[in-house]
Amino acid sequence: MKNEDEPKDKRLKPGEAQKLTMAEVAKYVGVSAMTVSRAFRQDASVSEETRKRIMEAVDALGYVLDLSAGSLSSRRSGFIAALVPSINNSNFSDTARGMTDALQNTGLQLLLGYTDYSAEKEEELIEAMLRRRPEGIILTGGTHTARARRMLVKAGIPVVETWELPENPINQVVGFSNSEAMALLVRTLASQGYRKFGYIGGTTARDTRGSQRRSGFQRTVEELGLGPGRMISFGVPPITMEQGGQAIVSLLERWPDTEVVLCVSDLSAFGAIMECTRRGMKVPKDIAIAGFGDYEISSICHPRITTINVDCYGIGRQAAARLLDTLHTGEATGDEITLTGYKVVLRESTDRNGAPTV
Amino acid sequence: MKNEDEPKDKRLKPGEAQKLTMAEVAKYVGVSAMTVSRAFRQDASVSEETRKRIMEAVDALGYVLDLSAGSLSSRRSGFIAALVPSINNSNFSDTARGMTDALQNTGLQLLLGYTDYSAEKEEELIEAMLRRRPEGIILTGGTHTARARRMLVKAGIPVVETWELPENPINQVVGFSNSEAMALLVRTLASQGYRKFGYIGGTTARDTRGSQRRSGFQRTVEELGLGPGRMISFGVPPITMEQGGQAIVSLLERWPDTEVVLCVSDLSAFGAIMECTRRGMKVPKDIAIAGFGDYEISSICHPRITTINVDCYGIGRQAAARLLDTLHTGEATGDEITLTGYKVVLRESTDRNGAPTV
DNA sequence: CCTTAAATTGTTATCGATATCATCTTGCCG
DNA sequence: CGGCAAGATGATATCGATAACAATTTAAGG
Repeated sequence: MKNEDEPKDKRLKPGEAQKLTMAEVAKYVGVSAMTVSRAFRQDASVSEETRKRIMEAVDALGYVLDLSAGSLSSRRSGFIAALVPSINNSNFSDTARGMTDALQNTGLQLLLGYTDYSAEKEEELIEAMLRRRPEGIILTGGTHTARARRMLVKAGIPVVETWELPENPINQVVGFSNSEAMALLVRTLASQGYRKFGYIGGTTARDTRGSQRRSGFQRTVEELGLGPGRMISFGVPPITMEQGGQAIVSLLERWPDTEVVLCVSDLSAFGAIMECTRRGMKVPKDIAIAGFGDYEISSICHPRITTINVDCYGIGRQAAARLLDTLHTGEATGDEITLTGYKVVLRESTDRNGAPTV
Repeated sequence: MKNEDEPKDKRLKPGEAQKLTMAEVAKYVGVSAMTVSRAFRQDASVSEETRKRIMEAVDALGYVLDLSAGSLSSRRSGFIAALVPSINNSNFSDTARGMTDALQNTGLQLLLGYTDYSAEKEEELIEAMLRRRPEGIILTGGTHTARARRMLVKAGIPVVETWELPENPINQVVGFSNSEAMALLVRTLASQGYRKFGYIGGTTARDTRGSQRRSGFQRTVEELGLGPGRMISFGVPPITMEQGGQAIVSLLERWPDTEVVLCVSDLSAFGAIMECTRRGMKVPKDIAIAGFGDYEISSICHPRITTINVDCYGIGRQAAARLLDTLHTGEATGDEITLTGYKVVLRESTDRNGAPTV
């Protein structure tokens, strides 16, 4: 049945292809396995000629390095774990791109996980990641389960929290104050003459950045003496485009004289604008609407959406850079907070003097 | 400087925390390491009482299983690799969600990689993944570099190609014909009376699904005797919303009497519609526009966009399911093709009798 | 009470690469 | 021409878990 000449490996499962090891490549070339191992790394000292011969053999045999064996021995897994709330959100994908770029040519790979905005799922993912022994871990936000925190601290690897400024950071932080950013947007719009402010966000505190934006809104509206903001909570975060549309309908039913509505994200703002348009209301003439995050859609749609631009890419890039620093200096740098920028982007959706939209 | 009482491990890097191993947990409980290992797995036979004691110790000590050691020994890495073109595309994120769901409770994790629509990047990623010895791999599309194909075949693990029907499949396929789907859309719109068809897509064949859609369009327009389609290529795939807007401008400059424009994806269709709206053209009265993919935005925006709905989630779910089958049956099932569904979704953006849009 | 099967636990070798130290060449210089 | 440093390569132990098999305990049945 099977080729009887092959050396029989007792632990080989039936039907499984014979796996190639470094030792076999070494034998083929006529060197030791150690030399093959060295040839795979740039820095190690192997004569150029030997390296070439080894690489030719690797090619000819189709050998692929086995990192799981290597990382056990070297005690370096060669990857960084990063957890983001959602796979399908251009803000977070920009952050992920920043991380990937920063890890370029460091020999470290990025391993992404998606928490779906849930601290429990985050805990599970943290454990799953730690089981593979990452050399560092980047998290979104500062809210974690107690067990997750314990595991992170115990792991003894650098931890970077991003996108917020946690009160009680685990280690390093790269982010900005979501509540301050939202406050800035409120103040900017108030300075344009808007007085009756509404707010649309999700129903729970699951999305901590969303909660922070909401409290920044509420606080600032009151500080400006504009009374309590008109708040509508709709849907479990992350609130969808469709929910943005439903939310603005109930908001306007309840407070028909609202002048401007801020939304927890551009996506809900877009949904709100489309729903208004569909119902024959003009944005911004009848109602002004702003978002948060400066997603691509906001500069494309009609009317274009006023929003807060966040340095998503920079967050990722700097988070990874801080992590690398810590790894290189032997985590002597200690804890620090890196602030990233944000800015108000005024566009048509809140432009009081703008040409009336179609 | 260091605690001199600690047993000195010669291979421990300075400053690194003392790592906990299974053996230490075992000693703490008073059993062998093997028993601890068994306690971590559901099926293994350990008395309930011992398992409980072990798990308490694990909790107390804060031990986290080391999979990199385990997978070396068991020759099972415990993960499936999946490569998708883009991190930030709801079609692919739905597919990824389908995979994740299908892998629930199988003990297998999904490891995602992003190829950025590039076969070279795909090759790099395939190698990076194979170095960690995945138990299976799921790819998007059927176009790979020669070296990538060699590595995949040689790896001896199940391979599933998705989202297309490659002419020369490596192993298993879960997908649909992009050209047939686009052809269906053309025929549907032609049956509604549209005659002068335009098409907007990217400039290169990098996005193979895009190319297939384009050829399906071209072929069908000619089959229907509607002359050659009016094709505009704009931007490197994946074509953005903004490029969709730019593309429709040049298309209408060149062929002002075009009646309906099909776009390679909903995103470019959305950009095109917004640009038309901004220029004072009514969609669909002045020009009808359709997309592909049925993204969330298409059912929200105004006017809502006619499109092809693809079973993205099902592609992921079935791809993972096929992979699991193959793993369980010992890859005896061999190669097969699983077709997934798609359907035309007619909406306002091509509705000839619809109320004129605002 | 004895026998045998089932359940539980332990022992040892091993997965495949790499750290570490030893060995062997070269080449250079006085 | 000897001595020594730098460069290249090899031998061996090891990373931390698990497979395979051995040993032990418990349960069941007559």
